[in-house]
Parts: sequence; C-alpha cells; structure tokens
Amino acid sequence: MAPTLKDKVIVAAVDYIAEFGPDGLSFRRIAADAGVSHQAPYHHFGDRDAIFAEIGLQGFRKFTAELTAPVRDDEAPEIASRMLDRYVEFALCNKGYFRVMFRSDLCHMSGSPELRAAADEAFGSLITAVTEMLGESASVDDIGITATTMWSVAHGLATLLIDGPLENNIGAVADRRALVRAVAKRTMSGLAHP
Amino acid sequence: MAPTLKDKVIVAAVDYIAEFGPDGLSFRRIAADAGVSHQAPYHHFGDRDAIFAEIGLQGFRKFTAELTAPVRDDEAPEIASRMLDRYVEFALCNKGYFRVMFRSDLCHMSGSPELRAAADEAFGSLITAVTEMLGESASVDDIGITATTMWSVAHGLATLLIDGPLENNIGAVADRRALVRAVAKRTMSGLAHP
DNA sequence: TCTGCACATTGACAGCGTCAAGTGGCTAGC
DNA sequence: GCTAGCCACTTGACGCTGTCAATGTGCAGA
Repeated sequence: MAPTLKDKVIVAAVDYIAEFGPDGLSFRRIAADAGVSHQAPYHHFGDRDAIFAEIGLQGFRKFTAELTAPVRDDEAPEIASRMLDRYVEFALCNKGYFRVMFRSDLCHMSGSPELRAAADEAFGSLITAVTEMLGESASVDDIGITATTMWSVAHGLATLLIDGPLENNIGAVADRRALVRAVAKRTMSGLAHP
Repeated sequence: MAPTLKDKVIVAAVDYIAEFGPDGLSFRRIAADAGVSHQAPYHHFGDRDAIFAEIGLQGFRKFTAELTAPVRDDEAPEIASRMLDRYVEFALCNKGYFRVMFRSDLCHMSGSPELRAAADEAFGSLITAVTEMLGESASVDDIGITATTMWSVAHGLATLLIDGPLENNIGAVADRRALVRAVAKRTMSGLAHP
C-alpha cells in the first residue's frame, strides 16, 4: 500500500528532526518536498502541535515495544543493564522520535490522553522490569527509587550522547556500547565501590 | 549601574525560557517590551544564535560556580550526593539557562570556543569531584566511567524533573529534595543492593 | 568644528503557521 | 443518470518572525 500523505509528513518530519533537531522544521517545506500545497499537511493534523503529538505517540509506542521485546542472545543477562542498553539504543537509533517525546513544549501530554497513556506504558515497562529485578519482597518505595534512578541514568546518558557534550566524544558504535555497558555495571554495583 | 539593553535582553529571554521554553521566544517581542525597536537587540548580538550562545555561556559559568562553591552546612557530606543535589538544584532554579545550555541546536559549541571552554570547565569540576571521591589510586578509566555515570544520573534526573514525566508528579520542594537524596543514595550504594 | 563611532531606528524582504474560502473528484442514493 | 455530499487538497490572505540594508542621532576625541 502506497504511503499516505499523512505518513509521508510524519516520516519526513522525523527524518528532519533526527538530522537537524526540531527547531528549524518547516511543514511548508515538507509539503513542498512532497509535492503538495503548504496547507495539505494541516488538513490531516489540524495544527503544528498535532503533528508533534502524533510523532510523540508513535515514538512512545515504538519505545515500549523495544523495551518489552524478548531477550536477544547478544544482550546482557541482567535486567538493569539490558534495559539501560535498550533505552540508549532506542534513543540513538530513533533520534527523530526521541527528541520530540521528551520535549514538553512540543509534545503536550496534557492535551492528549492517548499520548499520556503511551508514555505511562513506557514507564510502566520500566517499573515491571525493576519489580522483577528486586523481587517480591521489595517495598513500593524501593521500587520507585530504583526505577527513578535507572530511568535517570538511562535518560541522562541518552540525552548526553545525543545532544550533549558526549556527542562527539564517543565515535564508533562499539565504543558507545562499551560505555553504556560500563555505566550500567557501575550503576549496578554503586559509585561507592568501583 | 542601570542595566544595559544587552543585559535586559538576556534577562527577559532567560525569564521567558524558564516559563515557556525556548521555542515561542520572540526577540521582537522582547524588544517591544523593553521599549526599543525590533532591531535594537541584534545590534548587540549579531543574530539570534548569538543571543542563545551568550545565554549558554553565562549559564555554564553560573553552573561551574555553583558546583565548585564551598560546602554549606545543610548539604550532604558525601561528595557524590552533594554534586547530584547541586546539579539538580541548579537546573530547577535556573531553568531558563539550563534549557539552553544542553540544547545543541540552540547553543552551538562548535561556533564558540569560549562557550566550549565554559562547558568543559563545568565538566572538569565534576571530574575533580570524582577524583577526590575515588582517591589517587583510581585509574583514568575508573574516573571516567564514574564521572559519566554521575553526570548521567544528575542530568537525567534534572531533565526528567524539568521537562519530563516527573515534572508534575513531584510537587513540593521538600519532596523533590528527598527524591534527589534518595536517588543519590541509591546511586552510591548501587541498584543491585538496595 | 569636524570626524568617527556606538547605539538605535526605519523600512523592506522572505519564510513561517494559521484562517477562510474555493475546487475537483469520487461515491452513495434516488 | 443525475445530484448531493464528502474528502483530499488548493489558493490566497493575514500577522508574525528573523534578517538585510540604509538612515539618524548623540557623544567622544582631534
């Protein structure tokens, strides 16, 4: 089935954002590139925000699918390390989505219950992983703190790798994966005893 | 000394970004609010990017000053916990700067050696703290991994608190500080043994 | 007094998202 | 077979933005 204009607009926007970030993005330009009038995209989405909301929604769904996928052979056996790896991997392989998903000014959770649900589900899969990791004896507080810590490490590392000062310092994929693994290991064992 | 137009523009921009984020920001609007023509700000900065570069530069300098400040009585005695706390505190108290500093599309390191130096200095103060924490026996790799891990936790937590899904879940300052401390503690001891 | 210079103004430009109205083709109902 | 209605899209206008270029204006030093 040929891609609809709606799909083409999303794909073009995600590609652009992956390369240049969300800021210079012009839907007039995307429309022109697709060979349609400047107003055609807005027929499908209403306004600019709605396009970003759709990108965020698709992003969070892909993200959840990635985080909850069956364990592959080349992955770390420990849950935390694997989740961290997947989180960063997703961010780096899906910059175009990732850069929108966690930008509250582009991707308004409050305006779309569907979007919020998708984001909550992604976080839920993290909570599930942490619960599995800590066992049934763990308290709700323990799980919350552990999940927040894991999420922070993963999100911070992903963000620093994509947009931050680590961006250009880590070149090859091998180096990057090694870094992620090392950070995961250190996070597991604790900073106090390296 | 009365604030110059240059200062007024920066302050107004930072205030706006702290409240609404960098995207809807209009320097024409800021100029109008300051009672000057739409072109006046650009006399001092050249172009839009230069204003963001200046905000980033000032931000990184304030950031470094904050991270390297003398230890206060109400702070955690452990280095890592204190640094994490200061990092998050800075981010939350200086949203307007923080939101620019780590946005590579707004704040081009490559275009300004001065800006890069300021950012490097901030990271340097983290390395110094980690070196102090681990002692002289630590290897360069150990320090690098530990610093990256600490930075990731701090940056991730700050980002999630400011723009992410934690934003509205943590209300009062007391709760937030408690969360940061709990995350710091968990990071220190390691996820493996809560 | 004249010359620069720093600061600011004015006016024009193209590009942007958005509103409102119009167009062409496909399809269901009589 | 005609027509009414809907759908995908176009066209044109609007006010907004940053940017370029030319123009004032007031103040220091020669």
